[in-house]
Formats: sequence, C-alpha cells, structure tokens
Amino acid sequence: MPTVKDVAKRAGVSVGTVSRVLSKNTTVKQPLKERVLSAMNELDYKPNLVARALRTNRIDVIGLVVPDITNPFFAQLAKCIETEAALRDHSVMLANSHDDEQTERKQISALLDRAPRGIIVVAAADSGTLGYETNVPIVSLDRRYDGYPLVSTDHSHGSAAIADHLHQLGHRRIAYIAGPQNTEVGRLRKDSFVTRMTQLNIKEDPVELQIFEGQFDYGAGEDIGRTILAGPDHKRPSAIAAASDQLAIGVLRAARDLKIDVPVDLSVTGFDDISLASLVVPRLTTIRQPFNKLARTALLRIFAPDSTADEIELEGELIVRGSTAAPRQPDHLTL
Amino acid sequence: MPTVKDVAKRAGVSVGTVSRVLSKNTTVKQPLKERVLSAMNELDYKPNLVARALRTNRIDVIGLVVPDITNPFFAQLAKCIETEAALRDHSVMLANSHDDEQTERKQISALLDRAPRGIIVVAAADSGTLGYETNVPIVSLDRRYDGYPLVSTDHSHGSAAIADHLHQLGHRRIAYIAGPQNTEVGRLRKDSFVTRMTQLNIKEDPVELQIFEGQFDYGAGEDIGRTILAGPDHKRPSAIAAASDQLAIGVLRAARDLKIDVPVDLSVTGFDDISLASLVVPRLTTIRQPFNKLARTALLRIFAPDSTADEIELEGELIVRGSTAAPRQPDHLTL
DNA sequence: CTGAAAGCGCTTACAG
DNA sequence: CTGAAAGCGCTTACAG
Repeated sequence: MPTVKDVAKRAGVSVGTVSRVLSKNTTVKQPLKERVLSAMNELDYKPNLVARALRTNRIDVIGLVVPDITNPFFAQLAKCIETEAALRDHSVMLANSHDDEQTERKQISALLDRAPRGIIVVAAADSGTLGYETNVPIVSLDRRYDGYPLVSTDHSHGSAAIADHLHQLGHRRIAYIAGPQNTEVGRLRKDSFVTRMTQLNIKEDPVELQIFEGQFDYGAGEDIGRTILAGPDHKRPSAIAAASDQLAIGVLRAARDLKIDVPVDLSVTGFDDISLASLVVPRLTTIRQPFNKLARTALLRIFAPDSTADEIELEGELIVRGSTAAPRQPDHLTL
Repeated sequence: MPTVKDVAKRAGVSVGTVSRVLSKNTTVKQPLKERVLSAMNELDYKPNLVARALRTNRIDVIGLVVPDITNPFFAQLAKCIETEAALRDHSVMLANSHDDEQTERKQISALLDRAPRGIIVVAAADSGTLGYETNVPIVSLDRRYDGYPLVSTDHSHGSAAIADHLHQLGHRRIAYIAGPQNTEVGRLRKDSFVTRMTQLNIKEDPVELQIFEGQFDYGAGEDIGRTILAGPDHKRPSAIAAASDQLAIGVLRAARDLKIDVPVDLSVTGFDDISLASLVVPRLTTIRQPFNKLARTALLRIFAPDSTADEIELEGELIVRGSTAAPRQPDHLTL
C-alpha cells in the first residue's frame, strides 16, 4: 500500500503538500496540485483512514445502537441511516441493546472506544443513562436516550390523526392497544389518542374507549386482540387502534382466527408503516414514519450540531388502506 | 483521556511494560503487573483502539455486507454476527449492497479502507468479483461471493428433507416455487428438491411436479401462489414447497384470499425459519437455518483461517408445524 | 504557498 | 524480565 510518502516522492513534493491536497486545502497551487493528483492516480493511492483518525481523533464512522435489528422498524431505520451515511462516506457500526439497559450502556461505550464521528441511539425500553461525558455527539432517534437531543416522528400528531380517522368513519366503540408505558413512544401515542378521543366524546354522540397495553410485537397484538374480540358481537368494539404495526398485524391474525372480517366487521390501524404493513391482508391503515427524513435529520444533527433544539419532530403521514372502513351499522351508542 | 504514558508514569514503569500487560504478555512479573493494573484502574485507563490499529494494521471490527438488512433473514444473521462478535470484543460495520453488484463492490472496498479484522459478505444475487487482492480475510456467508470460502446451511440436504416430508405425508401433486436461478442458493435448493422428487417418482406411485420461479420475497410468493391455485380443485397441487419462508408466507396469503384451507386442502412449506415463520397462521413447516452456528462459524473462519476448507456446510433442521398435513384424499395419481 | 518537523498513542524488535 | 527507542501514516502548527 502506497503512503503519502510514496506519493510525495513521486510528485517531487513534501508530504505536507500531499496531505494538503488530500484535505482539499485550497492553498496548494494548481501545477503542484496536479502533479500530486496524478501521482496518487498512478500509485492508486488510498489514504489510511486509521492513521488519519489517530491524528484527528475522529473516524468516519457513525455508531448505531438499536434494541433489536430483527425488528422490522429498526431494520428500516438502520437501512436508511446506512444509506445516508454512505452518501457522506461514512460507515455505520451496528449494535443491538437487546432492549437491556446494561447492554445498551456497554454497546455505547464500546462504540465510543472506536472514536466515531457520532452515535445514534434508539433507546431501549428501560433506558438508562450513560454516566459520563463525551465529546462525541450523541443523538436519540425515535426514543429518547438519556438527555440527548431527540429526532422523532410527531407521535402525538400521528395518534390524533388515527383517532380522527376512525371517528370520522363513524366508529364509536373503540379499543386502543398501547405500547409499553415505560417507553416515551408508548406513552406519547397513547396519551394523545386518548386525549383526542376524549375531545370527540360529546354527550350527544358519545364514544366508548377501552385501553389495553402490551409489548410492541406480533404476539402481544394477537393475544390482546383475542381478548378484545372474545366477547359477544354487540359488545365488541368496531375498531381497534394499535400503537404499532406489529401489534396491529397481531390483531389482524386474531381477527382472522375468530372469523371476524376486517374491515367489514372490524377496522384495525397500526403505526409506523413497516414494509409488512402493505403486505398483510388486508393492507394496513397506518401512520407512515418518514424513515429517510428521520435518518437524514439525525445524521445532520451529528455533522452539524449547530442546532440547539433539544427535540426535532417530523410529521408522519396517515396512510389509509384496506383495514379501515365505516362500521357496518354506525353504532351511535345510547348509553 | 489517560494514555499508556500516564499509566506508566503512575506505575513507575516504562510504556513498554504497560503495553505488555495490556496485551496479556505473560513475561511481566507479578508485582510489576499489579502496579500497572492498579494504575490503570485509578486512572480509568482505556486503550486507544485507533492508535493500536495503526500499529497492528488491524482494528477490532468485522465488516458485514448483506443485500438488504430489511430482509428478516439477513437481519437475523446480522444480529447473530453482532452478538458473536461482541463476545470477542469486536464491533460490526454494516453495509447493504441493495442486491447490486456495483454497490457491493463499493461497500466492500469502503470497509476494506477501514482495515477490519475480516469481512463477511452475503453476496448479492448478481454478485461480481472484487478485482484485487487483500490480506483481510473475507468469507462468504449463505451465498458465495467471488472465490471466497463459503459458510452455509446445507441447502441440498434441507430441500431433500422437505421433499421427503411432503412425500411421506402422501402428497403426489406438488408445486415447487424456486428462488432466483442466478443465485447459488436458488439453484441448490431447487435442484436438490427436483432430484429428490425424481427419485421418489416411481412408476407404481407417480409424482407430478410443477416448477415456478420468483424472487425470494412475499410479493412473488403471493403472485405465484395465486397462479398455481387458480386452476380447478382437482388439478391443483396438494402441496406447495417454497424456496424461502417469505415466498411461503406469500403463498399462505394467496391461499387465504382464495379460501383454500391450509393445511387441510393445501400444505405449504418454507425454508429458513425466520421469526415470522412461527407467527403466521398456520405456523410454517420449514427448514431451520442454524443462524447462531452460521455466524459463529463464519467468524471463526476469520479469526482462525487455518482451516483450508473452501466450503463449510451446516445442517439445517426440519421443523414440522401447522402448515403441512396429509392431503385430504391421498391422490395416488393414475396417469 | 510550501517544506521540515513534531506528534497522535500505541506496539515491538533490540539491548541489556 | 524490563527499558529506551523507533515507527505505524497521517495532519498541522511553525518557519520561511
């Protein structure tokens, strides 16, 4: 592998000059610059990133900690981050926290040892604190980690949009399956759904709302779905809003098992718009998280931490698909 | 951040000695060693991995290139690799090739620039060649990249096991949905399924086999499934074996749409055992790929490339679940 | 504008 | 067994 020294010798300049054209320092005069450039070409020179990192104390790497890359939502996020980072010639180092505070701390610390340009962390449910200072910029994505600035979708707005959508369709007996209430996402989505529904619940046209809670996964969705749908037809909600697509897909399966026709006899909504959401039958009405924009924004916070905002919220988008419809007979409850 | 120098000063030894206890070099005498160790402790010393990498020309990082981390099969693989690597204090650098030869080469090259301990690549469908030498060990996982040694599940054995399973249940009219035939996996699985079925096809008890081909994804499974199942009942196969779980899950959806009861009227099998396989309804009969073992073996090939084997095949395991059963009336074809 | 030189924090022959 | 010293390949004040 050729080094700056080899290039310098070939171009008949000093290593300093080589380094300067490498760093796109404009002070190098055109003729010299060209000689250096062609010497690099001839030798097929590639800078040693590790050596550079030792001097500059920062390597072109972004650390990414997610609870579990196997979760389609995090995988999608990871993919977008990797793509965006590659655009800036950065690689991404991936670590799973397995939704465990201890592991999360350890992973961040291991990443920090590698002197990355920055770290993006999607916090574990029971997320802890780092416990020490670092000058590596850290940004929270989707779920807040420690006190670090957060980039996320506007969960409240999204949840309210779902609430409005169901109400407008005519649903008045509604169940909400919340995510874990020890996560900020879980709380935000639920609180805002409940708030909105409470606003819509007026005396002349009452709304009945039941709340359930579970993990953000398929299994929980199926179990809770089964519970909700177990009762007699006339007591059953006409719509179930789930706090995540995975929960919603679980509900869809429960409904199918119970031979309940979605969306004819039951409307179901999710949140996130993971790719599976448009592949299930029927396709899921949901809130689309702006994955690409989330990734880009988080990365921007790392590269240009000039912004002092503690929180950046991006708008999600209501995607209406086949899993929601007007209830068979608008049940204007008469309590 | 304290350095070896600080530790040396505090312990009253030379930096060489500090470095030697760091590298677990046994030649350092006990008393000295202890002084160094406690000095490290007091200063909360952490070695600068970048500086170490510059000297040793290798950093504790494993590069991983997959076609698409969003694909649950690759995500599962990535997770296992990350976990195994962490056990050896290595981080993993993730890159997606988007199933594109060009991108794949670029990603590998970018990873190589970072002087990793080794690179694991799950080749893209139309995988190319690297085009130059490197002394960084590269190993292919699941799908062969260039001429690099391959660690994979024994696809042939797995496919044959599926063929046997269906035949034993009594299926005689069978459809096989192959993966892309420009991938080795696609070819191996199909060839071995066909070979086995051909062996089982004897004059006194004939077997009828139809072959289809598509991408390894949900959509292709659904489309092809619909095509296969479109015909009149008595012409329909009683079993569909798909080359991947995603294909199989697509088939399940097509069957449901067409009100075909799985497994009563149709048996369906997959391959891989992604986590979704045990979450769909009915749960999928499939071949479980030994994810953990694949990851561990690939990593081993990097850390201890003593083995000269060009190919290591691990046994998959037939997992029989609810998507297969004996056909309603064993159709001993009389052609 | 360019060169000579110091130094980032380690590791590792080389002496002793 | 331990220390003194060179060097990995860059970058960046410091001179000129």
